[in-house]
Amino acid sequence: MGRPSKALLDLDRITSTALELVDEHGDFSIPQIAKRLGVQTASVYHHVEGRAGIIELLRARLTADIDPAGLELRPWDRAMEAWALSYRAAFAAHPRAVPLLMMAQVAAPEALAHYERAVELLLAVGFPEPVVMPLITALDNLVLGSAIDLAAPESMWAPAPDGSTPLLARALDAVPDGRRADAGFAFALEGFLAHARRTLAEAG
Amino acid sequence: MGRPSKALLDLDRITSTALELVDEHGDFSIPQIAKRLGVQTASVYHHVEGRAGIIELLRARLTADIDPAGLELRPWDRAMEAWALSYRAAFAAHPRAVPLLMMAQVAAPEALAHYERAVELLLAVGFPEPVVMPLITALDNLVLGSAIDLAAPESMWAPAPDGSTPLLARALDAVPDGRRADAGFAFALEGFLAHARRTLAEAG
DNA sequence: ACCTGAACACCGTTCAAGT
DNA sequence: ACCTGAACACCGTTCAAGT
Repeated sequence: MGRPSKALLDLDRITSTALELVDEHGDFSIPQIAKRLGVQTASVYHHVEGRAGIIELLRARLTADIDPAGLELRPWDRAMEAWALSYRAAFAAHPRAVPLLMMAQVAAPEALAHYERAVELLLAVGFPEPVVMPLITALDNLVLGSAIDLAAPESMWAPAPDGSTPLLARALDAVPDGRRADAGFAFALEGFLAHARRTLAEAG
Repeated sequence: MGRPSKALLDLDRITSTALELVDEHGDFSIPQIAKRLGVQTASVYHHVEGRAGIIELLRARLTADIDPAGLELRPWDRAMEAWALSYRAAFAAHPRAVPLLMMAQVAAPEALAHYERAVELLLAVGFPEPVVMPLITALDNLVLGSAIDLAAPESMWAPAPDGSTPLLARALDAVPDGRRADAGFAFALEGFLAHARRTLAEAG
């Protein structure tokens, strides 16, 4: 066949197909992508830096939905809260992609820009420099930990069927189905923000 | 050859070899395990439920190091803190195994027993039932998020080499090398515990 | 530049055949 | 019960050959 007059593939369609496969099956493969796009496996390699490259495309696609306006809100704690919520929501839209992104090393300058902005905000508000990275790291951990939780099957938290965990079973029943993950994140986020406010007050 | 008079393989050696490979390369394969143990790939399947089974063995090996005595400490917040620290330390010993465990569904009754104990503790101390799972979820997210951070290369946090993130670069320099992850976890944990204490006081 | 077809090394898993 | 050898379907990746 040789080169077609109009390209059969492009990054956008490759990314979308990969994301479809991940949403459906929790994983993707390059042959599967090629098959869905009616093309040979090798063709995909003309557009993308292998499997790792496709994972970076998925990361870019997901993180594009993080709202940069969140970090511009005032006061600073509202900004941090909005950022964390938007960050988490972006992952929540495609929970099964999360483990894939975790496995691979980050190579996205866009992500670093977010962090630079966050550092600037916290310094401007008066946080001592040595506190800034631990604080951002803590928030990041919280969001990522919660994202993993979204990806995990709810049944991971199912009480043992043999009835050996009765209290866990009751505690799970006490929180509306599907709300546990959100409520857990909300609790952790509130705790984080309150602690950050306290830290700033003591430093200021 | 047929069956040897003494078994060449056992679960312990399979688990240890898998863990070695993960520590060295961030992943394992069954052929690699077989090769290190001087045995055919197919032999491994006589001992283990495939790759997923080996991942569960890794999970059991790591979580065996979580100290159950932590949850027996008093007061309750010291118990939760000790549990979280021990839980995280178990993962920190083999950070590259963390993403592997995240990918797979948990099938370990031992883990559930920990959670049952935690629920019991929080209820006994007076937390309202609907708060218990969000609280435990929050702590779990925190530990897992931090564990992922340990697995990630420190270079993930390296500032852009083009100097586009000067504040991030300075903030990173302000925290001792290799201490960022620990300090972030400590911050989040303190925030969580303080918020939990406040929640209990308001409920009680 | 972009697609095909064929190739390579690797993987997970199964199974009949041996002791 | 436990190991071997061979097989199967799948994977990621490369490359010469075509237009």
